[in-house]
Amino acid sequence: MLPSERDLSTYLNVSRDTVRKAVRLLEDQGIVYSDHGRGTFVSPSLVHAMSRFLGSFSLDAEKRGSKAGQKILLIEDVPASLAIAGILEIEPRTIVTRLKRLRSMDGVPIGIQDAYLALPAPARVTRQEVEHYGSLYRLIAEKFGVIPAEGLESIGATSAGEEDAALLGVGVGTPLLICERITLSDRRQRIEYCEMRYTQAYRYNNRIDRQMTTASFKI
Amino acid sequence: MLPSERDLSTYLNVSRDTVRKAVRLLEDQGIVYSDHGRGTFVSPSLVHAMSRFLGSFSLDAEKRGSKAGQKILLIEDVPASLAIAGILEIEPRTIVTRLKRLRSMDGVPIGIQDAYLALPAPARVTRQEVEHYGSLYRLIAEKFGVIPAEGLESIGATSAGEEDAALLGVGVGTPLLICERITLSDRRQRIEYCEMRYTQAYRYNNRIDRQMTTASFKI
DNA sequence: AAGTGGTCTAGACCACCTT
DNA sequence: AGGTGGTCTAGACCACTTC
Repeated sequence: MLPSERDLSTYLNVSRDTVRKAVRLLEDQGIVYSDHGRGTFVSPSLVHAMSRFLGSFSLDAEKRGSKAGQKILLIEDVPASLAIAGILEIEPRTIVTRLKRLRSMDGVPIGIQDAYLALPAPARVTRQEVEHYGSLYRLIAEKFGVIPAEGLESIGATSAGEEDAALLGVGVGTPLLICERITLSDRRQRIEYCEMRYTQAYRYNNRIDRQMTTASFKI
Repeated sequence: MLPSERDLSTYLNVSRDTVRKAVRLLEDQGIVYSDHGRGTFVSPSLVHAMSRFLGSFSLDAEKRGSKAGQKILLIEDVPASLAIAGILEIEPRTIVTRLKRLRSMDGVPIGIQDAYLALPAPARVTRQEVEHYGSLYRLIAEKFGVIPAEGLESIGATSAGEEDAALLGVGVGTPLLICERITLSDRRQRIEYCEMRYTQAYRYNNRIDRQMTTASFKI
């Protein structure tokens, strides 16, 4: 159990409300939880381990204790198709950057990421930059100040086509985890559409909470 | 754009801090977002639509505009195996309820849910109750006061075995989405382990945010 | 300069839990 | 009864954005 909010506020010479805000941040990350009338306690470690946030493949790998790798299969500026333009809410034929990568963990091929980037012109990423930064999100954050803020994902199962199978070293028709993601920047611009296909060796870990508002007290 | 926090606080005769807390609740649900110095705005509707919370299959179906169905394949009280006992953090051979269901949307078989329930003794659920309530979570909340609060999920791809294939009406070896979940109650007890396998017709929609603490300003 | 959200304060009272 | 978290207040100042 943590010291009470009143105690912490005394020790730290801040107001109780400030302590509460800090505790809420820890709670959001699954590090602690508070029980009305009882106190605030450290969460079971599994809860924090399962927390998932919008971050890079590399950061996720690090959290699992693995080393992330990437091989750029393709990087090119292309005019957006109708489908891509619709998803990214841009005019068709606007130039977008397509970045297709083979991702690995500890040297084992684990998935294919096929991304379409719609950065505010004239921002462009190059092969050298992507290779240098390792993380696409870190690159566009540091170079262009575009901060990925939210990801909208659709997750399901699919089967490996010929190209996927060859790249991932599995048989054609093997089950894959497919995740499509639209990434929003902190300015709520749609900056990326990414389609990812992972082998059965890869798992998404996810923590979901109950919706807390009274209006949604439906189960 | 919403009225400013100061305006709302005047109109509603509450303090600005109270308004802010309400806005944070809406923001958590992806209904609005706030930009420092600019204002608070209604989110793109896709953001709210992709919000995912711990809820029942039936509620999720409702959100998609579909009707959820269930067929109970098996319900029985069994002593927990070592594996199940380990996951649920109970003594091996403690009696748990196994509940295996075929779930459908709009009459189409969509997935198999295989759950192991460890409710505080002597709580037990029966076939009649599960059929009557439709939702397992609602049943245990209303009947026993056990509130599902958090779900820890591991999501990946797998292939259909013979039994799955027959129940779901797909071929053996067809890709399925597999989701394992440990459900924690509001008292942080592990109350359920559930393994779910869904056809390619089913997708998880998920919204993930960026981790906001300064310490994790890594991308 | 004016308006916005972000942070912080010092205090009050309520609701819940444990003893 | 006493301790805990949950909610609310009225005000202050800071940081950011737009005009």
